[in-house]
Amino acid sequence: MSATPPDQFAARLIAQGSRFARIASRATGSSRPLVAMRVLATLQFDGPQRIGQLAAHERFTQPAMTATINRLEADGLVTRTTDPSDARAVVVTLTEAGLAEMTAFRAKAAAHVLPAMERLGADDLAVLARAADLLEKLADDCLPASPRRVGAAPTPSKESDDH
Amino acid sequence: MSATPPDQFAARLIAQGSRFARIASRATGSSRPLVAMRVLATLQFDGPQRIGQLAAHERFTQPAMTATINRLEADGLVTRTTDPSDARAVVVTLTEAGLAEMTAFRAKAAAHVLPAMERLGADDLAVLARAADLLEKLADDCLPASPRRVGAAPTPSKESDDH
DNA sequence: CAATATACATCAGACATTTATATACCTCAG
DNA sequence: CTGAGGTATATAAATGTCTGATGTATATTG
Repeated sequence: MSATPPDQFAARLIAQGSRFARIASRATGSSRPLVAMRVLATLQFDGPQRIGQLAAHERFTQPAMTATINRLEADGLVTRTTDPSDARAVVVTLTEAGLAEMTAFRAKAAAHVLPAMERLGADDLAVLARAADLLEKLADDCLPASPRRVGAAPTPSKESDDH
Repeated sequence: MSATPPDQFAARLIAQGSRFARIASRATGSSRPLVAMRVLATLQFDGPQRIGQLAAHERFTQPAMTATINRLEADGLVTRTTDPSDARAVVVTLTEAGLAEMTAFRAKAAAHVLPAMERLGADDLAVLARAADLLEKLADDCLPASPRRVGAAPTPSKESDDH
C-alpha cells in the first residue's frame, strides 16, 4: 500500500502538505501569510487566546506572534485586551471583521479547490477529511512538551529553527 | 462523515497542511526554507528541471526561484548547466551532496514524526499515505494552466499573491 | 533580417522572522 | 511587606526571502 518507504513517509507528507497549502492559498489571492489565517481560525474555534499560547500553537517565536497580532489588529481583525487575571498577559479576540475575513478566505479557497475535489470519489474525500484531523493531531504531538506537567525531559537544548 | 461543512473543508486542509508542515519541518532543525527541500525532492524524483519549470511547479515567481537555486548551488546541492537545446534556459541538477541533504532531512523528519505516527492504526497510516498523493494531485490541479497547449482562457488578470 | 516572445539574471523595496534585550507584572521566601 | 526571581509581552537590530520591474541573451516568426 505504500509506494514510499517509511523513512520517506514523513518528509513526503511535509512536502505535499506545504506545497498544497501554498498553491491553494495563493489561488485565493490572499495577501496575508498563512499563519495569519491559522491564527484567525484558532481564535474562532478555540476562543480568545494569549499571545504566548498562539505562538506555541504555531511554533512561532513570541516576537513573531506579537508582530502577526499587530498586523491583524491594525487591520481590525482582532482586538487586544489585558487579561484581567494577569496584567502582564494580552488576550487576543476575533472581531466581526476578522470572522468575515475568515469566511471570505474559506469561500475563495473552496471556490478554487472544490472543483478539483469534485473529480475525486467519496472515499478520497473521506480520506482528505480524516487526514486534516490526523495532521492536526500529528502536529500537536510534534510540539515540544505543551501538555501540562508531563514531567518529561525539559529539553534543555536550544533547538535551532527554520524558514 | 464530515465534521466540517464543505465550505470549510478546503480552508481546513490548507490550515492543517501548512501547520503540520511547519511544525514537523522545524522539528527537524532544518534551517532551509521548505521550498528548498521540495525543489530537491522534485529534482530527485522527476530529474533535472529548468528554473521556470520549478518556479511554476511551486507557484513561485521566477526571480524567487532563481534566488532559491542560487542558494542551493552555493551550498553545492545542485548544479546549473545550460540547456543544449536552448541556450537561454538553465537546467538544474541534483548533486550527490544534494541527495545526501535530502536523505538527512528525511531521516530527521521521520525521527520526529514517526513516533507520533506509531500511535496511529494501520488504517490511519494508509489514510495519510493516500492523502499525500491526493494533496499532490489537488495542488497540480490548482496550478494555472500548466498542461501544454490547453487553449483555455489565458487568465489575463493580474492575480495578486501572498506570503 | 527585423520584430516579437521567451528564459533567466539583477536590482530595489517591502515584509516577515529570529535572537537579544527591555519592561511590567506576578509569586513567594523570608 | 519587601526584594529576588520568574513570566508575559514589547521593542530593537540583523538576516533572509519574496515580489515587481527591468535588463540581456537567445529563439521564433513573418
